Order: sequence, then C-alpha cells, then structure tokens
Amino acid sequence: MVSQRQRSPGRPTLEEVAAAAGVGRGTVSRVVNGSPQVSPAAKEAVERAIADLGYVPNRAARALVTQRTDSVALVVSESEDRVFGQPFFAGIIRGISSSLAETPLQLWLAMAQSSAERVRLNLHLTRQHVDGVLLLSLHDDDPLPALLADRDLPVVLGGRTASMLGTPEAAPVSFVDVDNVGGARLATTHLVAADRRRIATIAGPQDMGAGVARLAGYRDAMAAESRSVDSRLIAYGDFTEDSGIVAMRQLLAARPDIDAVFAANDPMALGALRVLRDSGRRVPEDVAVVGFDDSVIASQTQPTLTSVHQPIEEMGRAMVRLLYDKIRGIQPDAPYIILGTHLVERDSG
Amino acid sequence: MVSQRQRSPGRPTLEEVAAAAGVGRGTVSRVVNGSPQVSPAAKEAVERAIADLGYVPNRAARALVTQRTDSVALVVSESEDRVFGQPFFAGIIRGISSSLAETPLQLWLAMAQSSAERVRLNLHLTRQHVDGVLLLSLHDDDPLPALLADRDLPVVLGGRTASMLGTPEAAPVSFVDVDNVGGARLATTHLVAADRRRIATIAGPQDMGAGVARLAGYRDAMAAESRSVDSRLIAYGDFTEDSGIVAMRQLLAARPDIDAVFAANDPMALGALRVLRDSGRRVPEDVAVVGFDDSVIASQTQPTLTSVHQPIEEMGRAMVRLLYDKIRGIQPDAPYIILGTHLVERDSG
DNA sequence: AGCTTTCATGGGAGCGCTCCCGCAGTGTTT
DNA sequence: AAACACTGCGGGAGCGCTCCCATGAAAGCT
Repeated sequence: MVSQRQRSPGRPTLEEVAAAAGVGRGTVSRVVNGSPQVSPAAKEAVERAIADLGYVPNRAARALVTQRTDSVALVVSESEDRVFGQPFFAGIIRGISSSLAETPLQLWLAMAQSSAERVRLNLHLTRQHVDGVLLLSLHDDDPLPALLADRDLPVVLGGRTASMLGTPEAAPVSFVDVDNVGGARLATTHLVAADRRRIATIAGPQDMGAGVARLAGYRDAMAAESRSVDSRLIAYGDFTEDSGIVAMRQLLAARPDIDAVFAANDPMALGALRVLRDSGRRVPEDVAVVGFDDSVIASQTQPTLTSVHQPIEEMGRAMVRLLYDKIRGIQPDAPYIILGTHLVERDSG
Repeated sequence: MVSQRQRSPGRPTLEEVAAAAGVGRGTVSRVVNGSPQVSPAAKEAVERAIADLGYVPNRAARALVTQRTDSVALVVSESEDRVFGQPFFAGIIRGISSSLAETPLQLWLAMAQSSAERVRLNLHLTRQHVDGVLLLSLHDDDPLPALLADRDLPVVLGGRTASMLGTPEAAPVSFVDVDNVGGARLATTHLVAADRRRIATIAGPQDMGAGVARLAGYRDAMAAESRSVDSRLIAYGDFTEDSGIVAMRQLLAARPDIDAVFAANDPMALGALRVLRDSGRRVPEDVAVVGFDDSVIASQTQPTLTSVHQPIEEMGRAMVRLLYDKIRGIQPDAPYIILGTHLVERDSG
C-alpha cells in the first residue's frame, strides 16, 4: 500500500501556487479569500497560477485554523421511511439545498432514529464538525436543541415545539414555521361555511407543535362559530397514512353521522379518504374532507383533495437564511419567521 | 467580536487528554485509534481521561494529516423535485444512510441539476473533501464518472449506463443495479400469459441504463413469445408521471385497441392509469397495466398496481458496502452487484 | 551473566492553511 | 528635508492530529 503521507501530485498547495505566481503564501491566501489588500498585478498573477495548477483550497487545513467547517447538518428526528415518504420533507429539503447552493456551506444529512445513531450524532454535532444545525420534525421532548445551544452551536428549527406556540418571541431557539393555527382555522371555517354540521378532525401527534397547533385552530374555529366540540369528533394520528386510516375508523365508529373531516396533514387525509370509500360513503357528497400540506398527492387523489397550502420550499429557504446569518454573526431581523397559509379548494370538500 | 484563534474552552485536545492521563500524546492517539500497542494500565487511564474531559477528536486535524475525511458524497444528477418526489430515491437513500451508520463515514448530500451547482460540485469532489462518491440517476453522457476516476476517487454507481448492460464485468466503474431486463421480461411475459393480445410499453429515457434495459426486456419477452412488436406499441417517457400521461395518450391515439401496457416505472404507470380512466377504459378488464418499482404508491392506486419489485433498500446498502471496501483498499468480491426482481401481482393486470 | 529481541512509550516533524507582525516602498504633511 | 501615515507584501507561528523514530525497560535466549 502506498504511504499515506504521500500527497497525490495533482493537488497543489498554497505554497506551490505562491511559487508559481512569484509571490508569498500570504498574498495567495489574500487573493483566495478576497482581501482588498492586494495589488492588481499580484492578484492577476495569483489567479493565473491558480487556474494553471487547478488549485483548490484544502478544507481540512482551513478548518483547522479558522475553526469553521463551512458545513451545516440537517438533522431529522425521524425514521428515513417517514422522511422520504412524506412530500413535506421533500419540499423542505429542496428549499434548503437550493438555498445552500448560494452559500459556501455544504450539507450533511443525518437521520436520527435509532438511539445508536443519536449517540453517534451527538458526538459529531460540535463546533469542530459543523458550523450550524438545521433541525426538522422535532418532538417536544427532544433534548437536542438544549444540547446544541449548550455547545454554542447555531440552530434553526423547522417547525416549533408546542411550548413556542404562544409566545414565539420568547422561544429559546430560532425557528421557521407556518401559521398552523391560522391554517387549521381556515380549513375548519371553510367546512362550516359549506354548511357541514358535524365536523370531525384527525389531529396530529400532540407532542409536536404542528399537531397541537392544528388542533387548536380547529377548536378555535369551531368555537368562533359556536359549534360545540364533542370529544368523539376528535381522533389522533401520527401524520402517517396508516394512522389516518385507524383514526377515521374510530371516528366513524363513534359518530357514524359525521359529514366532514379536517385531517391535520395530507397523508392522514388520504387514509381518511380510503376508509370513507370503503365504508360506502361518497366524498364530498356524504362527507367532506380537507387536508393540510397541499402536497403533490393532494391533486392526485380521487376525488382531488382540498388542502391548506403551506409554502414548504420557502420554509427551507428561510431556515437557511436564518442559520447563515447566525453563523456569520449577523443579527437577523427576527429570531423567527412565521409564514402564511391559504386554502386550496378542490373536489373533496 | 471574539478572536477566532481562541479555542472554546469546552473542547479538549489530544494534548490535554494526555496531560490528564499522565501519558504522552502518542499513547492517547494509539488508544483513540485502537492500536494494540498500549498497556492495559495506560489504556484505562486514557479512557478515563477521555470520558472525564469529554474529548472528541478534531476531524479537520485528523483529515489534514491522514488525507482522509471519513465522509462520502451522494451525488444525484437530477433535480430535487424528482429525487424527493420519487419513492425510488427515498428507498435507496434509506438503504445508504442506514448502512452508512455502521461505518465511520458521514454522508454529504449533493444535488446536481443546474450547471452552476455542477461546477461547484466539481471543485468539491476531490480526495481532499470526500473519500468516495455514490452516484445516482446517472445519464449516459454524464462526464462525472470519468472525471472522478481521473482523480482516483472511489466511485460506486447506483444503476448503470447503457454501455454497461452487455458486459458488466467490463464496466469501468463499480455499480449496483437490478436485473432490469429480467424484470421487464417478467412483466411482459405475465401479460402474455394473461392472454393479452396487444401489449404496449411506456419505455423510460433511452439515455439511461434502466430505460434501455427495461425496453430490451420487453422486446425480449415479446420475441420469445413470437409476438411482433409494432413501433406504435412503444412510447417513451422520462420516468415522471406527467411523461407517462403523454405517452399513454400517444399509444391510445396510435393503437386504440391496446389491451395491456407495461410502464417502465410506477409513476409512469400511474399516469397511464389516469389516462385510461379518463378515456373510459376499465383497468384491468379493458387494459391491463403493469409498473416497475413496486413502490408504496403501487398499493395505493385504484386499482392497485401490479408491479415489478426491486430490492431498493438493498441496493443502497450494497452501494455502501462496495464503496466502503474500495475506500479501505479491500478488493471486493465483485466489482459490481446485480440484484434480482420479482413480480408483485395486484389488481391492475 | 551478557546478549539480543520485543514492546510500550514520549515527543519531533509536518499535514496546508490563516493570522498577524514587521518591513519596505510610496505618498502626504509640516 | 524630516517626520509620518498608509499600503502591499513575505513569512513565522501555530491550529490538532498522526506517523514514526529513538529510547528505555522487560523478556527471552545462549
């Protein structure tokens, strides 16, 4: 085996560039890092040498001295199945990755489902390894944000925990979220306006901000319309389609006279559609269904699904914006960003 | 602003661990790297010091001297939309990421759609930045594999180009693929056996191995059953649902008497289902439809979709296995792995 | 006992870079 | 003409680690 100390000849160092350009190491470094303290002549010589030699700075060496790594981690506290199964993640990752492309930052991808993975992750989420962390799909009891804050690592959450719903300005960590309460209110009010009498909801997990908020929005809207909320009108799922199926069955068993359902996300709405069809009910004639996400699948179901639209990709972009500012030590305009939603009406209700 | 040269006090260095354990730097390094050349007493002292101080090795420093980075890049030559929209990618990334968790390797995620991104990517895909590269969704004319081979970077392809179909052992680069020809043959033969007379196919892009191979499998099977293949029985898509819609319309226009369609992947089969329904044809009574992927959506369409199953997650795992061996300089058993497929029969045909 | 071999150990060198100090050269002010 | 400021530049120091060599102690051999 070849000695590891041997450098592959193709990769020139700063020093070699300096020699080729006939200047000192410092000058090359200044050019590479865009310092204005370089004469045009020197700058040009260096740039030519860089092009000639195909010089690319060594990240490790740079990281060692600057204590920056120019990389951020995207941590998803969820199993891979869910991450990639759900269009929501697809959209947000799309936004993140496209936005990151405009910065010098590189993206680490880390799923944290098993505890072994979490331990390992823990070791790697330090200033030595990443400059910042994007957290997705956080559950309320997750210790990660506190841990990272402790390490003084910039963090931005996608979504927020239930405790940050009331007073976002008091949130201990930056986040980007949509107005889930407002969105759920929109959906519910829409069903009321369509003259539905017995409006049920399939709520999300109550240990996640989105789950809590969307249920709160439903309750709000019902109260605003002076509709009483029977507890049998509420069933809980975990944002997966399967859980939507189970929840819809529960609802039908408890209140067979239901004529509308607001599901806290699209996959659960899909499950509901399936159960309703199997039970012989027509959508939207017998039961109206409204989802939340306005994901691609919403327009592909039969009937197509009315759903609350959230600007998912923009969420990803905003997360990166916030994090990049933090990393550079720039005080962001606001420590958090809340984006709006609107209802997209289709055939299901 | 705080000077950047200041180390955050919480992160101890090797040297500090050595001092705490009362040994030299070398000994600590040996313990950390699992060298057997350490006395039990020293080892224990070092391990306690590491635990006490919460020492984590500095990746950058290590990378600088070893010329290894302990990270690999996953490059997807496709837009994010497609990557995350298609369940195929979800599965393969799942396999990759779970398999990577058992190695010391970290995963970089890189999409390469725009040319700007590709240029930037190019600069980063060097030995200095990653130890190896996983390539997904490669088009035949992509210069990346050659470029990476040139840089002496270990590469493993997910799927293969058309030129590697005939003689896989001559492939210039390692790959993991499924037996696409065999799978397509399975699907087509199944339709023949079901007594379908006019079997059409929606083929994938012909600049990708999977597209070419699945069409070849269809042709093979048709020939084997002495069915003539009218060129009007073949339409082409690009693996997206939309392209499936377009292709199906073409087929129906050219040959309205079609009674079966084999689509080269599930999303295109979905598009076909949609068009067939819109045209008033019943599936499977009037037209049978078979897809390829056996993705989650296959069991959710109406009617549920008969599809060729490929072990997607295992593909991801195999890719990592191959790459990790290469990185460690271990000669793998075979430079490529081809996995089997089987048909999952459902309602559509 | 005297020799060689083995083994654990400490620490120097150096990976490629940035930061910063000090120097020279030029321009500006008194 | 002297004093000063400023600007561009070279190169030393050092980031935290691994590799390897020299060292001394312990063990094995004749």
